[in-house]
Amino acid sequence: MESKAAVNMLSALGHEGRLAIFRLLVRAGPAGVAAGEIARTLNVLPNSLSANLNVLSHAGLIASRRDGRSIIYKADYDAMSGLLGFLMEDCCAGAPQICAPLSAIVSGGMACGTAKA
Amino acid sequence: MESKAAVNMLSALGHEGRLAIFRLLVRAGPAGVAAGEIARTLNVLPNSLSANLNVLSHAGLIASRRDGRSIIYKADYDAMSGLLGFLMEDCCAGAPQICAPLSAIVSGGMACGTAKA
DNA sequence: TCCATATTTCCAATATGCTCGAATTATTTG
DNA sequence: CAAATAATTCGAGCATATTGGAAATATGGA
Repeated sequence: MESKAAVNMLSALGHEGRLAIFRLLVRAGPAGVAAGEIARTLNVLPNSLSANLNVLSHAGLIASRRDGRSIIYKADYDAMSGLLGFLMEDCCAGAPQICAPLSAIVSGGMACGTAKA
Repeated sequence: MESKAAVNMLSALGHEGRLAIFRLLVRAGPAGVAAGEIARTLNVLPNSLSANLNVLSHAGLIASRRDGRSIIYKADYDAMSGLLGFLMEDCCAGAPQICAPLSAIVSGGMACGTAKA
């Protein structure tokens, strides 16, 4: 991942509303969630939601498809994985003590879903 | 980690200059780097650097100490680890396929430092 | 075709963030 | 104390982001 792409993703996620949207989509899984349902769940105006979905989409963090009248959004897992990997590159190179706790979270015998940083 | 703290960190890192600063500090390790040396290395004005160091500091991503005339900045590894863990919480809960590749990067027999996302 | 639903686009007001020069504070050295 | 170095703070100008109302587009159904 290039630094510029990482900056775009980080700045897209550095916004309370957008982070909430993205987390919702990640939790929802590959099936995704319709824009209207996101708006109802998070209690935001549809036009604000649309603008924020656009930012996340341009950053490459989410993708969309039309289904009837609705537009379904879903998280782009490769992008998310790429971003996390990019952030870990540095710490692994300079400071393995960052990676160590993550090893424990992500694979050190802990079940996925019990991770509490 | 609270969502608000994560937003602050993400928005702090969502800026090309600040991401470069942070990456430099993480690579530098626990010893840290003096502000002046950061400015020379990254070729930025000292007052802009100071403003950006302040943002990173307020986000909790870096810490500073005075050493003579210089002020030494270093990455806060716990904060970084906490942020990465926070981002992984969701993916583990909703989409284990994000965590899987990270497992490989961070601990799946790969040496730290060879991670390329 | 007409209407309701779903979402986006447009627009203007407001707010926030960024950059850079100049002045200020803190520290060491002569 | 005066001068030099290191870094921060201040302030103005400019750019970008955010918000919310209103209008426009797209789809499905009567």
